[in-house]
This record gives sequence, structure tokens and C-alpha cells, in this order.
Amino acid sequence: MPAPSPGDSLHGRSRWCAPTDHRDILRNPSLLARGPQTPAEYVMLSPRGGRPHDATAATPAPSSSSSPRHRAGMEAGASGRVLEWEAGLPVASELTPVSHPLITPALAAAFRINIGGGAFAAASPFDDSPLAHDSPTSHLSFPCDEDEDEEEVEEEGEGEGETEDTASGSGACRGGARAGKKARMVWTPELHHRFVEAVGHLGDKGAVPKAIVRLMNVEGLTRENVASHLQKYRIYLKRTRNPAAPQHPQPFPTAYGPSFDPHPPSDAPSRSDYCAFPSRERDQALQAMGWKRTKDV
DNA sequence: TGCAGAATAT
DNA sequence: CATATTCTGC
Repeated sequence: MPAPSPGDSLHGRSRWCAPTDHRDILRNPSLLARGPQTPAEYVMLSPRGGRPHDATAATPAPSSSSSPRHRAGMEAGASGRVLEWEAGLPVASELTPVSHPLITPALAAAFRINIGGGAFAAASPFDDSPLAHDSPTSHLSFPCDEDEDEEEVEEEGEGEGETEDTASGSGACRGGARAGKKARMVWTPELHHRFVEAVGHLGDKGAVPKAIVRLMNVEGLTRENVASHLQKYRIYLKRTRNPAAPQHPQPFPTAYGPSFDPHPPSDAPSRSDYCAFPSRERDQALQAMGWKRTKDV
């Protein structure tokens, strides 16, 4: 029965938040304490409304009663799927398998998560031709939407009984009130790479937000996200084109590099690195995520 | 305080 | 859709 009873499937309209807000993790060490065990869990670790300040969060509040509805939504696929959520969604072939890609190889390594078949070595995060192949989204992070649209992660994780300590059932993202702003999106290098490619493929004329979004085909990515990014990107292009101070032909000292600059200018850009990650957040985020290179978790 | 990056408004 | 402005986190 497709029609979910009220207060059931949509109950709490619990949403999954991508780990966009590393700050949450930063402020909630307990999340790291145990670290995600599975992709699914990882995804749920960053509940926007997860009361970040809840110091006592040490207790994830497993709540045996908290039914794992989240996954139920998709896992129930076999038995009863919430068609309501599927309305307007791209067909399966168009969808991006986020399950594994959500976790970058490095992350996986950090947490010793094994994503399908030793992803670390296998998946080169910098594989190019993202567009060339129709396999769109890959290792991308996405924002947490709370509005209407919200692709569900096609999780193949053979559900282990994860503890659904996601924020309280209602309003996983943002304390229940959808009046708020959307989670800040993080343009990862991968994402930006796709973006740049999309723009390139579309050409100057066709590179409009809508088209870009389509071409990128990143679940969770909104037109507005792209529009905003595009705006910055254009500014960046303009700047680099102008003889203002093009120390280099067109290196991207800023975050707006064509993805992964294999050869960062030797003069080390004063500002951030060549990656599209949020300048300083990245570092902390990575650390918070257990990426400490010197220290061990 | 200023800056950068993303969201939101026009 | 493009541009401007606001917001937020360092």
C-alpha cells in the first residue's frame, strides 16, 4: 500500500542529512567516539537538528522504540515503498548510487569502513570524465535538504540494526521546523569538478544553472546551489582572466580550481588550497572526521 | 574586522 | 537567469 498512513512514513518527516556540516561532528565528539560503522550510519551522523550542543549526547539515545523508519522508507522497497517520496524522482537509471560514494576512500580508510570491495584502492577519487560516463554522481557530498525534494539514498547496506540515534524522529534536519535555511552545501573538489565539466560541456551559452544541475545529476543538488556556485565561479573566471594579478596562466589559487590541481603553484597561494572545500573548515572537518595524520583517533 | 563561500532576495 | 545582498564561520 503506497499510501502511508499519516504519522507513519512521513512521520517526523525524518530526513537524512549528509555530512555537510562537519561542525556538527566537531561539536559532537560523541559522534566520532564510535565513528560510523556503515555507510548508512555515516549518513545519519550529521543530523542537522541533532542538538549539536547536547553535550550529553554521549548517549546516542538508541531508543529501542525509535523505529528505523528512515531506512524503512527505502528498505521497505521490497515490501512497501513510500511512493510518495518517489514522485518526481528520476528513474533508477538516472539515479546516482550514493550508498558507497558517500564515503570517500580516505574516509573509509580513516574509519576502517569497508565500502563495497575495498573501495580505497579501487575508487580513485580523482577519476576524471565524470560526465563522459553516464555514471554521474560519485563520491560527492550533498547538502541536506529539508524542504520538499529529497532523494533518498539508495542504500544497499544490508541493514544491520543500526541504532537510529538520528535526531529525534521529527525534524531530523533542523529541529522540525522547515522554516529554516537549508544546510550549507559543501562543494567538494569532486563536486566542483563535475560542475566545471558540466559547464564546459554546456558551453558558455548553455551553462545555466538548470542545465548544469541536470548534467551534473547529483542527487540533492539544487538549482540554487548551482546558481550560487556558478556566480562565484564566474567571478573567479573574470578575475583570473583579468590581468589583475594572474601570476599564472590560469591556475586556481582559490577554491575554484578545476577540481584537483596536480601541480599547485609553488608560490603557495596565500588563501587556502586548490580544493573547493570550505577553506578552513576543511581542515578541521577532516580532523574531526578522524583524518588526523599525526594523531590517532 | 575582514574575507570567503554559500544562501537568499531582487 | 543573473545579479545583489545577507548570513555565517573563521
